[in-house]
Amino acid sequence: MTNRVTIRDVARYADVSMSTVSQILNGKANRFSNDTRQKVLYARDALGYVPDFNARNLITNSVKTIGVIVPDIGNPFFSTFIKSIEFLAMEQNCISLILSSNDNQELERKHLEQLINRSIDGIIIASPSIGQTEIDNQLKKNRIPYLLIDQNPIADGDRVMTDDFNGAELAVNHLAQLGHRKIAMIMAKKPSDNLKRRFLGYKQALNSNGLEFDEKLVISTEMSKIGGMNAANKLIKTDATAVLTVNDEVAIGLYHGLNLLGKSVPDDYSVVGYDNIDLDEYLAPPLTSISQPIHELGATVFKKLIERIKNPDLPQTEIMLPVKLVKRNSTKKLS
Amino acid sequence: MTNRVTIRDVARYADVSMSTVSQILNGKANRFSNDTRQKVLYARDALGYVPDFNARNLITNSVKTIGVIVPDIGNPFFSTFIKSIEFLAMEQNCISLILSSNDNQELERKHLEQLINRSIDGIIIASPSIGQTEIDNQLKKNRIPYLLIDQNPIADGDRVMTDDFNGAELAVNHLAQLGHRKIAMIMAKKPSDNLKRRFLGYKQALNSNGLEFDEKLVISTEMSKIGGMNAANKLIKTDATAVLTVNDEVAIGLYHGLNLLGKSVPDDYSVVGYDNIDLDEYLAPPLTSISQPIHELGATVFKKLIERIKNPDLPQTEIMLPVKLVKRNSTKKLS
DNA sequence: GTGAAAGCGCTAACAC
DNA sequence: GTGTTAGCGCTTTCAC
Repeated sequence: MTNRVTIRDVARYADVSMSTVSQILNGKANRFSNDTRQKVLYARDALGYVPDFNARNLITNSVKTIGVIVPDIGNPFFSTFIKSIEFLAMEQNCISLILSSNDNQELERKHLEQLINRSIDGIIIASPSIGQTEIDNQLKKNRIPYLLIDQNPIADGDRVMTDDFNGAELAVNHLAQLGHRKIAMIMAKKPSDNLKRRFLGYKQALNSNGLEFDEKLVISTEMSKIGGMNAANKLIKTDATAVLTVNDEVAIGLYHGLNLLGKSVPDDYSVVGYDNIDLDEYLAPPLTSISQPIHELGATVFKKLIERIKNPDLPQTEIMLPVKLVKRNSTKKLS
Repeated sequence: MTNRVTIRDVARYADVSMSTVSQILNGKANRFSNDTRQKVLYARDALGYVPDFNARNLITNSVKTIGVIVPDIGNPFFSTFIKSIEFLAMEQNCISLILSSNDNQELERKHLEQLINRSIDGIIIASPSIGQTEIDNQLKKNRIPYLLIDQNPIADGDRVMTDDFNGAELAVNHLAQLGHRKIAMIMAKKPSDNLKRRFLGYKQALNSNGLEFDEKLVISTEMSKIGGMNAANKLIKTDATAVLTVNDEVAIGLYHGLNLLGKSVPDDYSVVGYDNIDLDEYLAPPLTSISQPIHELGATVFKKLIERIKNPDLPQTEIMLPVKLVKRNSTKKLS
């Protein structure tokens, strides 16, 4: 590493004091004579001076760093979420560190630790595998503000959620209106809190549509394309004619699995997904899905976290965002 | 913000000097008596002390920060790439700032600027829209090490690439072996350097297979699902029986477009994609594609950048990684 | 208008 | 074994 250009170099070059340089370069230029200003600016450019971030922030502590832990950056839902956060962070002159835990709890603990070592100012946890223990041991102990989405049923801390209960209801209502009476749900094997809410909504909607809940129509599987594919085998052994999947990724796997078994969507099975990812439109057939207000989610989460960082004593909040049904061609009237 | 616990607080609490605390907490604990060690550790825990990152790094400058600019974090190719980089960065005790430019040049310039303001130690540019001007004005001027992948034909700087030329050749050879003689290529409207190499490989392979290059079989479109969908309309107006798409995302759009037009893959058209993303296996039919060694790419890129940061005077390097064809069911013998 | 001096929180060299 | 001292590069009073 060649020795960096420091403010001292600029000062010497412009033949002024360090504090003059600092002030001119930090919005207090109007105090100075035009002449000095020119000299300093010129020196800065000639030397290619860039202030040292650590030194500056040590004093001002003006640039906040926030961490974002998601289960999988490869999931379109989360990559979109991250884009929102990143955009806002940039705007607010704030660094966002994105970490993808890949559903690896070990890695996640390490991530958390590293973030704390970097004295992070706040953290957004969108990953369900961080539990109360980690939060107590790592975050609360170090008094690091945090915010949960899609989380295990942890009571402490701010939360921003989308209305999973209603999402599932909307899906089931839609299928019931199409005449389906045997509606299956493909659930996650280890559901996080938000997924459990989807399940509850599913049950509730069956009930309100006068349909009976049938345990055999609930298929548990991994939250992945492979999981969805495997679920197809189980689905065809039931008398279901329609199915709600826990998310779109699982639906993609399910499509493939049904295909392999010679079954057709929507002729043999009506399918509703959850997340309304980009890709839905391009599937064959385009997938009907539940849409979460993902940009609004990002914006709300970010805003709330910043509030919490600024004022740690605020009362806890819990925000619920609405969802909606996006109809495409994966569902069909039962004939 | 409540006042932070500093090393001074810990020292006072443990009734030792600041430097004792610092040393014990920084791997030099064995110099000290067991007693002191205990006191310090206890004080740290009691007070919940976390060292200030800026202050520490101001001195040691041990934690490097690297930026990664990708065109679109939502593209599975890049999200996988990022996962590799992130993993390595974590291991090396290095912060990685991920930025997605969303093909927005304005945003990209802003990103670059912000990264420089944060005195980044090095930057990985995986986005083709950063041009020579930005590199000269922003990076070179500030002597920031950088590394290019998938880049415009910028001669300066280290580069790590995959063998795009050969990738396209493999695809065309495969199609030619299946008896296709009219092989189209769906190209990007504004191709970056790597995409141009794919195109060259396509032409070369046509030639070596004794096929004639036909301009009408080259369809330019946007690098997106929508772009692929639009390309379908143009494709059916040609006499092509097979097609190589510039990447998998475009292939996904093409599938959908052909579907809409009542055409079938592979019966009407054999399709080969490029990137071998996760999803390929789940498409109907599963997509044959060219696989880039993406984790190796990430690892090589990261390693090279670190080398460059440590030693700015190293000669420039250019590394080419091999690719391979992954056969699935989107191609078929021409009958 | 400008500069001197103090100090942000920490580490590292060197005493003792 | 432990503490003293001297900064890292910067900003910010406050005096002139």
